[in-house]
Amino acid sequence: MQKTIRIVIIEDDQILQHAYKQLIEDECGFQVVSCYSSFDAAEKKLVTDDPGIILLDIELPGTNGVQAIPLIKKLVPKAMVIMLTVYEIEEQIFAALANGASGYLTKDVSSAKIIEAIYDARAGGGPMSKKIASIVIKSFQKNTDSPLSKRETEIIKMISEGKKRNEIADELFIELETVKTHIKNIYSKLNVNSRSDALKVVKKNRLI
Amino acid sequence: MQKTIRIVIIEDDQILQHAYKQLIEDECGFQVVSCYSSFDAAEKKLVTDDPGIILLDIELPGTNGVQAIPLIKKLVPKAMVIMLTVYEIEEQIFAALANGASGYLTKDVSSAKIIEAIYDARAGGGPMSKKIASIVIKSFQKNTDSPLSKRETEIIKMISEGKKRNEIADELFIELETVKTHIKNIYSKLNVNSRSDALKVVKKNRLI
DNA sequence: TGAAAAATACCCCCGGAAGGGGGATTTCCG
DNA sequence: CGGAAATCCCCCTTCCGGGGGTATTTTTCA
Repeated sequence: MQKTIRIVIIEDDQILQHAYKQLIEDECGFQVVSCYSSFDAAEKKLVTDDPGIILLDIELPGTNGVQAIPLIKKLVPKAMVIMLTVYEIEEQIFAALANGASGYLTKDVSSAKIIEAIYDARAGGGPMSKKIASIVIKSFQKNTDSPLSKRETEIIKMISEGKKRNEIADELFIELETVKTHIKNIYSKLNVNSRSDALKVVKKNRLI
Repeated sequence: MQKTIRIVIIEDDQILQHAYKQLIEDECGFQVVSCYSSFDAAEKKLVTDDPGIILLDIELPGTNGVQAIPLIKKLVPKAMVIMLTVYEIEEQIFAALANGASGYLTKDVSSAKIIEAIYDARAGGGPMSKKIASIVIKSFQKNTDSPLSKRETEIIKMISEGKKRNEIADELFIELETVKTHIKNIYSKLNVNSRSDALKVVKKNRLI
């Protein structure tokens, strides 16, 4: 026999909140234990609600969804948090995932997808709507036309790891002087004259 | 009228290759223009094949799938590459995505999912199987029990950006001496005595 | 409320890392 | 063939990085 999945909804739009509740409760094995209009309202009751899944809106009055995630995780560590939002803002997506969200859905998804996402999250998956998935994948893509040579890329990567010139020389089995030359060339190609500025350019343009 | 999607399959398992070809050609609007058993075999013909989508196995004789991606992108830049593999090896996933793969499927997915993934990729989405999505999402999660305080985390993050102690002091509006103290405490908590070692620990444990 | 943790600031010392100026050679590829 | 990449060497100056202390204030939380 399967255990009932306890679900909490935190969503300030009353109409959406009811719509979610309705569609979830139509699914057998799902139980909406509580609905809240803000995290601040949910805070004290979450522990007794003991949810397995939390549907969390990002645009909330008071503590916003992204800030709420770590607080939720403290209160109910085993609950999986699925973000629900109208916006596809990169920083928000990455901040939410970094804070511990298990999934990320845009509000235009179908009812079926929401149900599926809950099952997914329970199974340890990472439910995402398509647009989110494409944004996430794009965040991994490196720039293909870098001004830096292969060796230079290798070296700036090591610099990004905080390595000193002589550490780099040792690891690459080349002379310190060669490393110095490469770094000079990197700085010249990137039009900078310090490690931090070089890393700024390199990260901004996804060169590593 | 919709344009036919030209598809190339690079897969060394003959049985799978034929299976994919079959299921794709059953879908109206899809055309498998060529099948190859290795990238090296495909290389010279890819340009005339002019594919919109490439299904690419990772375990290939000769040039492997991950290495092949950038070469493919040079030959046919607008082609979307979807990886197909039995393994879920983190490094491989991230390397493939960094190299420009548009999607990543494990071979246990259903026929319908493969068809869907092709449509997705065409639409600019990022098709992933569930396990891959969960791995990708986990890669964003930060460690929640860090020994470092908030300020220390802030500072080690700036160190990871290549910033010098006095640059950090300026940005945080605190004295250089305070930054030095924080760094000393960071090193002591992480049991290291250099920037590079600190960054190694911090990245390994996802503290930033 | 009261102790612990975090954040702030200051002193001393030393080695060598970082960045910039030159110049030079070999290797490889289109 | 010419150019880019990769390698190595010399000079120079500045000031950064790491380690040894101590101390005050603010915040946090039990």
